Amino acid sequence: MPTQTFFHLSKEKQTTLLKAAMKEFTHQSFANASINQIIKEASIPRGSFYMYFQDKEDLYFYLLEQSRDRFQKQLLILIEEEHGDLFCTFERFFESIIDYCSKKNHRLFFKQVFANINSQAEKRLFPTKTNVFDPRSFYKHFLEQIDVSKLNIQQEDDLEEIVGLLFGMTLHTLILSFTSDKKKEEIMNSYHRKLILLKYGMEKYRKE
Amino acid sequence: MPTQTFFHLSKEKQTTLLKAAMKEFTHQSFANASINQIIKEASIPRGSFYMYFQDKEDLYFYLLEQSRDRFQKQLLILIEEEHGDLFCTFERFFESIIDYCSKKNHRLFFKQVFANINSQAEKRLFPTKTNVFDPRSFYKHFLEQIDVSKLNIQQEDDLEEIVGLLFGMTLHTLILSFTSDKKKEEIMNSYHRKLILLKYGMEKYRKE
DNA sequence: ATTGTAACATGACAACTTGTCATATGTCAA
DNA sequence: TTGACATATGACAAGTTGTCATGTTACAAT
Repeated sequence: MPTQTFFHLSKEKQTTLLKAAMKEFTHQSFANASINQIIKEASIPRGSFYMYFQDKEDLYFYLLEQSRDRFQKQLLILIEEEHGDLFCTFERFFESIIDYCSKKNHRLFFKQVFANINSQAEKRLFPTKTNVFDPRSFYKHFLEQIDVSKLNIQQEDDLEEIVGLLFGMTLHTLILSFTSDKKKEEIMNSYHRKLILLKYGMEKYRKE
Repeated sequence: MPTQTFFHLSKEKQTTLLKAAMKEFTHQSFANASINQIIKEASIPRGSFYMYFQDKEDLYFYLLEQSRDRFQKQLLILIEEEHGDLFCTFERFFESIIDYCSKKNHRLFFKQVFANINSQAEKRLFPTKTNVFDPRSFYKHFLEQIDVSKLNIQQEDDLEEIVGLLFGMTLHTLILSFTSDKKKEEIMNSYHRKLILLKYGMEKYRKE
């Protein structure tokens, strides 16, 4: 997280820095991104940068967490609108992510993000059971909204396994989509089929 | 891939370098690992390193690909032994990965690998449809061994979706396991339950 | 108004990186 | 013996990062 000092800055200065960071992370992978470049673009001295952020990672994760907050809010809205139906919720959730990440000023940034995402960054972008970076305990709240009656739950924490699988599959599909420049239609179709497979099972047994 | 020059080296020199690399990648994340450290440990001059490998990534991926080859061979053996049963195959496959990666001289290395794996590294470790790094076309061969008759296949390439989901879920479980230091028993149990969910579906419908 | 204290700003600096390249040294065939 | 080629090597340029001593504010207390 940024320091208090960063938040004491004028909103203008804050966004200048964040925009410079976005620009760098859009054109370079996280590993290749350079703090030098960011501070040059934002016209702030080197020492100041380290007054605001611990390091490059701190800044990067802060950017990711802003998207995560958005995704979390969206997810809570959708699960309510769908009256707890997990699959409808995820189908709409996925589309809203695709739309958000495909916005003109976001697309290349997220392409970089997804191309290089690791399990650390994943936690900043998607909430999971073991996510310490979730102050408002979104995850717990989300679980409570799920209509469990329709789900194949046999053990205590099968619900968490189910949700974990859905998040994992969702992220994996996102990564594949953004690294291979497919059309939205094609991506949505692939996601839908995966959801069907998860919902009804991979073993042949019944028709939809 | 290493250059021809590397393979012209004596086996002894080769392993000295690879062992030094393993050591460094065991104690540092990929990002923090230093070529300086590796060449110092292996006692080779800086210029020589660049005769053998393009860069740090080239060396790292070469190490990963050696494990991938092992995993691929194992998978082909298992699918044959299980007569094409995808779920039994994956259950045994997962256990064999866990055992291999948990070996005394591997464990910390793989812990680093899984903690920092991204979609690029994933492709070097696990074969997928879009994997260019698979000379012997393992993937195609594997697909042919699968007993499709038991699977819930509705569309042309549902099989690839299924296999993709299984690989994705397997890797995700590995990452979680190795980053949280759980016991093998606990890990296997969690994997088993996920497999059941994938097999029979997440929606309530029938008993096992 | 003056002083003191804490917060913030700044750029020079040390201590690392990495990849290249000119030069040296092998090796083997003609 | 002479090329021609593959390989070895370490000095080097160009970059990176995080720190820190020294300024400069701002603002409360006397």
